[in-house]
Amino acid sequence: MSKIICTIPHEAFNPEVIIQSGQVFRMWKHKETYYALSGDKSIWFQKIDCKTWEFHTNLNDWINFWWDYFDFSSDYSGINTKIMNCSDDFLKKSLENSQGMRILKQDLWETIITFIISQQNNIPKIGKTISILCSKFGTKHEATTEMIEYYSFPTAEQIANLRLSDLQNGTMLGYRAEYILKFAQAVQNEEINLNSLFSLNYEEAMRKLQTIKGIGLKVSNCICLYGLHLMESYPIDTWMSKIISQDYAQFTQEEYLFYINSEYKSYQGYIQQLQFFYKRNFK
DNA sequence: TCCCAGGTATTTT
DNA sequence: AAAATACATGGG
Repeated sequence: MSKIICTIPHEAFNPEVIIQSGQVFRMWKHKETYYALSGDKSIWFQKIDCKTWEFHTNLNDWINFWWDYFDFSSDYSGINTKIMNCSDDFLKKSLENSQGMRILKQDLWETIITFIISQQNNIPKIGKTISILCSKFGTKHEATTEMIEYYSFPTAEQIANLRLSDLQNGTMLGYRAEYILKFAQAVQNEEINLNSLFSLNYEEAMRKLQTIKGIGLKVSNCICLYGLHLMESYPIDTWMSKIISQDYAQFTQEEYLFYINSEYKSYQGYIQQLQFFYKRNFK
């Protein structure tokens, strides 16, 4: 366990916004402390003053995982300036209300399972379902003086060796249990190599992910964005559809996508996150 | 009781 | 090829 002190401009990192943005389901705030879990890793952190944060985690994990998880190598100020100077009022308002948004790079396996669960589901129930999965099938990490008790996300092996009924009963997974079991078995049998996905570009990754049963256009976009950090992903769910029809009524969906893809090339995923957060929390 | 949810697979036109 | 429908489950 190490304490890592970081200087971060207040407008560049706001975990409360990130937590409420629908991209992550294992980050939360309790009193003045934030916690995040991803795969089998854990971290807690606090804001010390307006630009100072203290992160508490294993130093090796910090260097090899959490730094990228928080996308701290990226500077969002350039794209933010572009948005503030654009003539798209909905997008500007989105940014004004989501200062400190970042696109996380989460554990890939966990991201895939998480967004298979997300289909035809609501956000509170997605979080509950994941929490149940972790406590039923994950590995328990006892509380220490430095970290609270937590459960790791169940590995592919931990899920692949379950009966379908065990995975379905009392988990709220519903019909998605079958997708998850099949996928876990494919990973365990090495029919699918998750690490190989990191070498693919957006189109290749989308194609590959959609060969998995239970993963279609929207879920594969979420996996590309939150697990592979392919920022040109632009997941369109019910909320984003609402935005396009209500707040960009002058465009057809095709025209709208052309506008986003040309004007905000390689930042589409970030744009989507700002819009999604604003629509869900303010409008 | 019916309706919906960060959709997808399958069946039917 | 496009359009309807089934799918589990809990919450409003």
